[in-house]
Amino acid sequence: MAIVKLVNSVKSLSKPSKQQSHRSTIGDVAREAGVSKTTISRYLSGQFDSISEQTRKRIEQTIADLKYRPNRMARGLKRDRSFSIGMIVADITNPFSTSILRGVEDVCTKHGYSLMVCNTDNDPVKEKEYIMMLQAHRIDGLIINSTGHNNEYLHELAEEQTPVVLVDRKMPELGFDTVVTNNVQATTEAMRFFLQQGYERIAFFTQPVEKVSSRNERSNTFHQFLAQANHPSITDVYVVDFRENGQLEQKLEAYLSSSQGQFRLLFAVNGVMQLKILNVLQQKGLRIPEDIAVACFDDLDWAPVIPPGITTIAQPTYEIGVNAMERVLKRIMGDQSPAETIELPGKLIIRGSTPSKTK
Amino acid sequence: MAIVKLVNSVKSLSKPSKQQSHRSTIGDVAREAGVSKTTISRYLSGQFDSISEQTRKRIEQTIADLKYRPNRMARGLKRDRSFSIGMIVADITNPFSTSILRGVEDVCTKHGYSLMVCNTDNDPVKEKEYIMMLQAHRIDGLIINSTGHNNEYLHELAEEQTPVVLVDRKMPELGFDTVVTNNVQATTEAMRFFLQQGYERIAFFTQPVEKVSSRNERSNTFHQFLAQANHPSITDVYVVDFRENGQLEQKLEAYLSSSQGQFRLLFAVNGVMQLKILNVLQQKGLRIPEDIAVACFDDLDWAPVIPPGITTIAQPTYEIGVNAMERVLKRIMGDQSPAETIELPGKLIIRGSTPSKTK
DNA sequence: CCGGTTTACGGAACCGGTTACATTTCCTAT
DNA sequence: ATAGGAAATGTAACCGGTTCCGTAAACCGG
Repeated sequence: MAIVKLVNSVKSLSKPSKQQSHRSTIGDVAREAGVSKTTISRYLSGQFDSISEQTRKRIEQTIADLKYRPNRMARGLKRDRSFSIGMIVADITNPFSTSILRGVEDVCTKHGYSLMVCNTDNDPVKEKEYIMMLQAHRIDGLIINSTGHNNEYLHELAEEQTPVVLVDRKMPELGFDTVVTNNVQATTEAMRFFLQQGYERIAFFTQPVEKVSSRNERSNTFHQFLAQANHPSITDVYVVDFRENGQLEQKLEAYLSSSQGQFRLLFAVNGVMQLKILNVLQQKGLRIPEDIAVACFDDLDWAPVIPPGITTIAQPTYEIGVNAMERVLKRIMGDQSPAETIELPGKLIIRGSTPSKTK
Repeated sequence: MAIVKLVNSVKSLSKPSKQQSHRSTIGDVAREAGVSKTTISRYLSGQFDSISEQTRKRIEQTIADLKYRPNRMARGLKRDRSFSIGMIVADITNPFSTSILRGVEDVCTKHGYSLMVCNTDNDPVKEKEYIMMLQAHRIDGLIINSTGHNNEYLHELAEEQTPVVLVDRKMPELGFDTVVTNNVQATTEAMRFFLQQGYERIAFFTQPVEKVSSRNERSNTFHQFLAQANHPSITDVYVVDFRENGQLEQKLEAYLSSSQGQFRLLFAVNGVMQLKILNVLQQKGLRIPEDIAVACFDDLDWAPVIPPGITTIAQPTYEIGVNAMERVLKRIMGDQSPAETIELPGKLIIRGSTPSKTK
């Protein structure tokens, strides 16, 4: 294993001047209230039954007077818990991520935890650094949407009894709790609907699958479904890497020209893909749904607004966040039961972009 | 001042079982490497010039062997700095916020800081609690998109020498560094363009202004501009509170019916407003731009995709984030210069939704 | 009235780093 | 050979909480 050079990267080691305006400490409060630090500490952790009524009031008043705020670092150091949770997402600007984040955050707050958010841009190197940084902060739990390239470090965290919960992307080999959309169910439901509507040529557009289980499950189900359905059309799966310029245009063109005259539908693996596809279709002057139907995963705010309304599969993102954080809490509380994978159902939302053939 | 009851809210005070798998400490490393803690500490803070070559190598090896991760809480406690920054946003699911967040995050990471993210839903009570929580964590700086109702607590932070930087919303009375879009310039530029295109009746739709300076500046500029331009139309400003059901429909109807036959444009204060407006217009069967033109602040991913392409004002969100965080860093480094307000220009992006009359 | 229990609180060590202030080692010039 | 200074490293206190353990006082039933 490579030697990780562990030198603190805060550049400002020089001398950040913070002219101590003396923040009050537990000692100050104790002195002022005429009791010992122990008693204040007991008050702070809610052990009121061993504090007399009048002492309690005096402490309360003193704390208010001194504007005392207990130092979480000191507390955390002694208790070996930081009261904060780490969250690593692949792309913070993606509404999918933020909606999960919101779920996580709500549960965190309700239980007195803070949240450290890290954005990796799907870069395994950044991811590694973030994992190490969060480890250094002694986070009490980690929720991660992983690139899949840092199993070694995630494992290290787990060995230190820090609960790790995966969201959106499964990694069965690691044995972590996992919360995802039920991609098989959601894809199946959508496909059943599409066939029922009479589509003859359905194409699935996805980013490179890599280690992203959601993409994998969706395109696999798509494949299998069309095979099982004994569907006459080719089971078109197009993989588009946005880092390669013009790839989307090429692949779309390939599909469009080979499907001339058929009743066709473009199924996008997620909202990002859908928007890019719509952009190209528009440039080509193709009308939706007259010339081609579309549908995608992710029910984002623009879906009902883009005419004629885009059919989508709504993912239970907020609930994924809530569930993930609740798993973390259970683990923090000492639950040692075997890791579970929770699959929450996706919901098909039918709009004008996928009319039936008879219509 | 009310007595703030300061009792730790982490419910799990019971006994979270964390069977110490003995994470290694600086002491372990010191013993293993055959030197003192001091030397390790020096290594960790990059003071290599006072460590011999061979000792350094031995330390490096030992750290790798023991998978040692310095505890930031311990370090932070002694140094009275946490190496983390707090960020409070009004709505984390709004792409405007996440784009700023991304800018902040990039700068944080580059300088070895971690980021604690809090989402207030514009609720002053949640905001207050978050400020106190971040204070308890001894954040080294705060970036906030404030509701404007917790000046007392922000001030308290500032008194403790914790730098506070406002984004998006100005609050001049507080004397904090502030980074915003230049709303006057952006609005002026857009209005100039609209009038040039020949619009006869322009309406501005905004959420309640309250203490949100960006909304205030935009609607004020709108007002003044039409007055100065000696524009014949009424200077329509419609305030819509989404918490009141059906208000948007009513106000839109009022505008639409009173502007029949005029060459008209709907100008939305932000992307959220724009989407809701488009939704209603669509339900009414109004075509863009034939029946009505639209434009808005925020150049979100759907703007080029919604036909015929929505004209927008792109806000320099990422740059706001970067600038805000750089201000924080400067202050951390001891810069005591007077607070500045940085106004970054918005950029008008013209698309099909705002054609000229002659066309 | 007394032993035992409960209630209310305090002393001091400890968590894992940092740092002011030695101390030791080693080199160099005289 | 040695004083003197630089280079390399160590000692121990300290940061602000928590917690184990101890104790004084109040209470209580027999």
